[in-house]
Amino acid sequence: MTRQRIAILTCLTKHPGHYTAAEIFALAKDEYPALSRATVYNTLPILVEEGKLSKIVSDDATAVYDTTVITHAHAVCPVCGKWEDVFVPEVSRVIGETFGDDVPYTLSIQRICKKCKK
Amino acid sequence: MTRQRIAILTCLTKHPGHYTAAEIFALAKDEYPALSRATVYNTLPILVEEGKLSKIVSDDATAVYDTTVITHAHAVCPVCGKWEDVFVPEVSRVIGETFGDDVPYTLSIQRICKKCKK
DNA sequence: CAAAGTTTTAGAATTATTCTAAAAACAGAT
DNA sequence: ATCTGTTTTTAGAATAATTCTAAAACTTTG
Repeated sequence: MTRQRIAILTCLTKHPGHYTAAEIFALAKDEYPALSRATVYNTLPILVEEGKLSKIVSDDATAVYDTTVITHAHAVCPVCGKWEDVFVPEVSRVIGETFGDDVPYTLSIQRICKKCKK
Repeated sequence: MTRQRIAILTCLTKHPGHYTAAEIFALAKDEYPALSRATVYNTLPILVEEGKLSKIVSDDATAVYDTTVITHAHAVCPVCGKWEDVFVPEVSRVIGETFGDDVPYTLSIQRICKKCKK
């Protein structure tokens, strides 16, 4: 465990949510200003491997990291791009029954968020 | 309708499947050798808009175009990256009931393909 | 605290995609 | 078929996200 990795984990614990690598770099720099971009890119896949983050990919093909690691679905706003976690046991159940339990899947629905609806 | 667009559509009709922009460029060049890369990148979103292709995004964040346009799920092989179409009415039904009919969604499961299983 | 291994770093390199502005092709009216 | 205005294509430059590189800085172990 290095200072850099601790900085990345700390800032994500402080601000749970959905972030691109660039956003995590910006957040973590507040914790550890000398941090290099390459370290963020090196570290993120390691944290995913360790089960401390999950990686999701948006419809416009940018990678986003999610501090919620248990399997769940997402609602993505087609207007502002905001991600929201969505938990629908019924969907998990059907996917489990159809493909086998513990088969990893990603599900995202497109839904305009509250803010953009106004 | 230009010769270039016809070339792109023709090669995709001849070889239905799942392709990156680079792969479509290579295929379409056989139909129309003077084709430019930029034309492929211009044309693909238009074909998606027209409902002639659908766009999906892999877990490693590369865009892939699918000649099957009706809403369906995908099985992606984590070993070789191959895409397969998967139709599971039960899943569509639950998603429809939960989020409303006609809400667009993308669902992909990770499953090792037949070839890689051996 | 010294050796061995791992991680970090800045910057260069790579890759996929978008942008640019000029040339070519197209469609509709003559 | 020809003119005219609009759309599309093109090559190459520009951009953005990510990966690579090899040296320096850490960590860990003995």
